[in-house]
Amino acid sequence: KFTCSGLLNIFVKAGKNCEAYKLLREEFAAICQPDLVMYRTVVFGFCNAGEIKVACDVVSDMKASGLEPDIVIHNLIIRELCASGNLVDAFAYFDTLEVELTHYTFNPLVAALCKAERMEEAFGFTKKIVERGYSPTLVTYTSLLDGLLKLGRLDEALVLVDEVVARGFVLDAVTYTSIIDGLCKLGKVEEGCDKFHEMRSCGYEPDAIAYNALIDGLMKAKLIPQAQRVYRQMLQSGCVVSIMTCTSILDGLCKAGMLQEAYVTFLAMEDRGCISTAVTYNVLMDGFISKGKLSAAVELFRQMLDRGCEPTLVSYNIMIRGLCQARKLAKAYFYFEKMLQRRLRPD
RNA sequence: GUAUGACCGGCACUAGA
Repeated sequence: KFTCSGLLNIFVKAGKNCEAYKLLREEFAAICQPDLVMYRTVVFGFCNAGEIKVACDVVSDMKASGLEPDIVIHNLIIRELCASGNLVDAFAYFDTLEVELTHYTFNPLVAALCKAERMEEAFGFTKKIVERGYSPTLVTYTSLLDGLLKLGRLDEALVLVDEVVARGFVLDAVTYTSIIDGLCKLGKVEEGCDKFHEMRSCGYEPDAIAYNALIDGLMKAKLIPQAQRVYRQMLQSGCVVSIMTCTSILDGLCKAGMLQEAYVTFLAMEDRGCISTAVTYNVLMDGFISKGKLSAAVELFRQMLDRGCEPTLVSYNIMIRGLCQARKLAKAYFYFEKMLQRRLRPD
């Protein structure tokens, strides 16, 4: 059993889900009884690969062979249904469960409702969970809090934080980061900074995500020297500067009209081995286009393709807008067709 | 070994008004 599940693990970790599944069905059935651990491994693989349909097939398969999926397997399926935006199926699946739930069962559902901006349903569902005798966790509350903040419902968010604390929870680094990000995005960067300091005084060393949230906020508020100071702290603290941090900084520079600085920073960033994503290119292309430098944007678009970086829907939106504004309709139409060829749906 | 592990929440880009 240990050998078999270990082997499956290796296959799954290597991204060879189908091979793992085949092994489980065709070989292991004869050698050892396929057990929950083995099915869990395979379902985990398919879910992580976004192959929710296959994952569900595996679950039906194990049921057919007389093995009941356990709650971890249900949790994996629900998580993946939520992640793929399939809330209807996620709740339908949830409704079929007749076993004891864990917080991994309901938290992804709450989070998905919040992400879909369906806050009233998120609160309603949480209430139902409580009525069934389960207790929300800090994760549940952080999802709700984050949803409220992203909708600009700051007052309700602050009330919720008080409630959470009153219930005896100690805010953790993720909750703090959500609050910092929310405040910054609502234009309350000052208060975001305060929360950042509060977080530290509570003994949490900010991680890369917390730093990014604050730096992004400062850059959007065009508080560039402050952003630089925080960035230096980030480096000192040994955080890994991700492409997201770089992109936030580039975007801030572009939107502050500092195109030249942005481009120099971009080059320095690439020199350091930072790999640009489509968002990075989008930020620069939009910056150039907003300054009327269409040809530079076209050049960046080309460079993005050359580097094997797939343009996204936003990339095309940016280029099409730029070309239309420059009255280059034929070229705009050319990009539009390329976009369709990539099976991107115009929004 | 009423242990342990696996599954949950936070960060970057585009239009119009």
